[in-house]
Amino acid sequence: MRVKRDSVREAILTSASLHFSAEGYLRATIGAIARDARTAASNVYVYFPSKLDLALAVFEPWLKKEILRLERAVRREKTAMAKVRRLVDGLLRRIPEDEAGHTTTLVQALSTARPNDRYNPDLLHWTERKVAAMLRHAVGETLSERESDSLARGLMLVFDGVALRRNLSIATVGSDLAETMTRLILAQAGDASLPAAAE
Amino acid sequence: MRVKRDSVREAILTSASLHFSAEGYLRATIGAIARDARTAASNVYVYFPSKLDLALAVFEPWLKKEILRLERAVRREKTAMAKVRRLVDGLLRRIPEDEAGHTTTLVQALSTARPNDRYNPDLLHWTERKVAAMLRHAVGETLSERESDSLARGLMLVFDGVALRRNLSIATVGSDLAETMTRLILAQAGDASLPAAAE
DNA sequence: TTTCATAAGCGATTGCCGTTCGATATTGAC
DNA sequence: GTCAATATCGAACGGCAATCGCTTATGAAA
Repeated sequence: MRVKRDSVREAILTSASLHFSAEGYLRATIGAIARDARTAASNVYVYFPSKLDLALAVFEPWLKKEILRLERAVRREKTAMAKVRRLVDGLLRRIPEDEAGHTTTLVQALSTARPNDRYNPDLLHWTERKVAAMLRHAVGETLSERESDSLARGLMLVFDGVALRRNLSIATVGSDLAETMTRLILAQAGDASLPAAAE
Repeated sequence: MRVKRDSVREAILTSASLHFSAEGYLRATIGAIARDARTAASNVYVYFPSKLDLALAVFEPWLKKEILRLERAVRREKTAMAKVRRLVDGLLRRIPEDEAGHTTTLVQALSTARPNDRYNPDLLHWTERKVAAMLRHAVGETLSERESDSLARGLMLVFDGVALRRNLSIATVGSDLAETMTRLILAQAGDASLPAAAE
């Protein structure tokens, strides 16, 4: 019997990634994605059950790569404050503002999803755990496990908010926001070495 | 000459509000909204230039009413902690979780908006100013104007994140989140009377 | 009261796009 | 070499926002 060729699947993913990051989930069309993958629109559905599944197949590896890259960057910083600042800056400014990234894809895809699409939150939880671990690595023992989990969940919610705003071309004044969040986290961690904020 | 009748406009807004809150922006159709408003789909466009404009015309008065109601509730609380807790609880749990509310409308409508739709951020800024004022009212002088503005912006981003999650039927564990945020804000305000979090 | 320009109202149509269908061509297994 | 499974593809479907042209109601001017 005939068999699915990986090369076709790869071509579709590559084309989809380009279209989604350039045009967003909604304006990108299956027709255009298929054309650039040198196949027919209907054939895309042999490899992916729906446009939403295709988008998630593009988004997931992208986000994981970005988070792992961020993890390495945080580890390279020396002080607790520098680590936290790098974490927040990556999560709330660098990753969402990446022109070739997929935060817009995510927001558009998920907000058009219907309840029966049953988006599974594994990726979200994986990311939250990673962020919580980075927080603990950064500030050490002064942060309880439960506190770091709460902070990580809060940070991910802010990330979602930033992503949504970005979709509206509403600037979030990224570096200022990152600075505020860094101070909040360090204050929560009870870090007394925090310099007085230069207001 | 013939004149637009306010009653028709009102009927369309009422019908749209019901459909949007029950089905969300995307699944609600102009046809169904028009039918329940006893008019033709094409006639809706005499009163509102697009589906997005209609949604914003529904959303804006709803949000303003909710924020003003929240402001009164915060004012009624006695202590700084109670005020902050009430503010955060309203913003991150009660308003987004309101079944008859429009947070889902907002997220879906805005994430499908295109750049040329030029969403104007007046409503967002009005809300941020209100939240900042509530924060200053709650904790008093210990919070500089710039700090309260930053915190308000952060809170609104979390609100957007919560709204996005709600659209995915991902529970945000609202009360737990609200408690975390309350502690963060009070810690930032340098409130030493904050009881040790029961971890 | 009559006339008339204007705009509300509406059924039909358009255009777009995700998805499905039916037919055909290709490939791996026996 | 034969056959069955299935990748591939053009055509068609269905849903929906938005537009078009025509009809009709209405307020103002005469």
